[in-house]
Amino acid sequence: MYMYFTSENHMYIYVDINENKMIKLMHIEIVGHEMDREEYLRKCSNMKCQRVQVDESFVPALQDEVMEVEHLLAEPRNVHASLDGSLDSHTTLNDKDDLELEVLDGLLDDVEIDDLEGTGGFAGACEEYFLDFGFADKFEEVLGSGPFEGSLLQISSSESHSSGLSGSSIVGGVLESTKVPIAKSECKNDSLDETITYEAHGAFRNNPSQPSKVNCRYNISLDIQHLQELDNNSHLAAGILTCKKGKGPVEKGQPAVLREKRFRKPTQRYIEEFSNSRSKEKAPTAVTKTEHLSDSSCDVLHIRIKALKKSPSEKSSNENSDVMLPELQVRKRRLEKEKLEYDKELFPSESEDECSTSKRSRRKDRRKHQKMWTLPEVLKLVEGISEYGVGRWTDIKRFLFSSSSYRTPIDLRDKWRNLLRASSAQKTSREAEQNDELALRPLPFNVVHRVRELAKIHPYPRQRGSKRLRVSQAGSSIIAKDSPPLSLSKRNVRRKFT
DNA sequence: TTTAGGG
DNA sequence: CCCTAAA
Repeated sequence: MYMYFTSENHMYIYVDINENKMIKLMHIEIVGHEMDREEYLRKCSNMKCQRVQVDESFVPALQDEVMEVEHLLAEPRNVHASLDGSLDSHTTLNDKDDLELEVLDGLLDDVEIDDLEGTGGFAGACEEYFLDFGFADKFEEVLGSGPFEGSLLQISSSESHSSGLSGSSIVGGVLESTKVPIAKSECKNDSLDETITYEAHGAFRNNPSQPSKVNCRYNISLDIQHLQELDNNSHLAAGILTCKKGKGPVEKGQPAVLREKRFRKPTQRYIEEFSNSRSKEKAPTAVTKTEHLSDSSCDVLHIRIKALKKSPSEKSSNENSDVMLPELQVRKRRLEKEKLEYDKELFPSESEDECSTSKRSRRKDRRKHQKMWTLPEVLKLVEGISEYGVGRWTDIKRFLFSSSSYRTPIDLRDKWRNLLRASSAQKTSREAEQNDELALRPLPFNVVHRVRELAKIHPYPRQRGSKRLRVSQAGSSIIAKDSPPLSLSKRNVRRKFT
């Protein structure tokens, strides 16, 4: 069961492990979208504390903002770390989670927030509210280290009590908790007797006296990346929380360990796949999540909270939602688009002249599962090539495939490339294989023939350079249907002839 | 921004 | 189909 909590600029997501313990999953401070503050507060007023079922959709205070976060929290077990340093010892990271973590990384990677100016007002309330839950005592120590310049990350920290730092002690100062080793695991179900060590690096500045700026947007970005990058980035204020699975308690931070695994940014493809799968299957049930929570096998988990300053000059007027998590927004749109295209594909009409999808939309929402080329499409492509020539992919796309939202010019080119290969392959092996090929993929011979001819007229760029001479000398006489030299040349070219 | 090339 | 370098 999860708890969604928000107040003013802060949004907290907690999960309660048992009756009297809660773990903070995430804390997001929303600073200054340029929404009218009154309105914003009013919106939040009703959302003081909400308890939601896991398998239910969160009820966000601000739809634009929180809804986006919901996606990230669809698998909250990945993010058992709160930005203010509270730790979750029940982190579970199996392989799948690991991947998802990467995705999360990608999703959050660019969520950069501007100045982190404190609205310390909530901090007190937060402490007061959650003090009894006992998650704070997970911190055994909070050590300070060199301050990060420009770090304005404000943490409303409830852990300060356990760490011996009173809330007031960090007010107006800079608090860096560099290492927070935690050797104990509260997971009762941990049959593996593994100990989880947490490590938190971070620089916090708590300055409630400063008024929050309206130009700022969000104070938090999660970034799961290499620890070392943290050092290289001077202007990021970061809290790094590392959860490592190990045999024994680790007394203090081991940088080497942190480098064991590097969370690279997920590829675009993976993001899309992730989003797709997410859309298909809704959030797991509460039971599932609980199980995961109780499982404490966790890999290396880096959560870096970086706060990057942005120039307030950026217009954020009416794009509050877009600001929040751009990737998610994009993903939303993409999903919608894909759905449309999906419907479209149910009717394999090659003359898909329908809604002239806007160019901007068609670009991003490419389908991960490749859409098979239909014969008419191939014909159209061949037609276009014969018309505009090889290489004018955009033109072909514009004039012949304008209605196909998929099929980017690159796709056309790729298809042509494949056609060339196919045609040459068919030609070399002749009839015998041709039949087989026909069985495999019905590429009529006449099409092959056309491709072949086109290949002669409009040679593929690569080929002309190296092998053209060869072709001309050998096959110049015959430009008829069978021109092995041509195909040979092509294939040679494709063989990376250098 | 588009294309070529490689994966 | 994806990604990237080069134009």
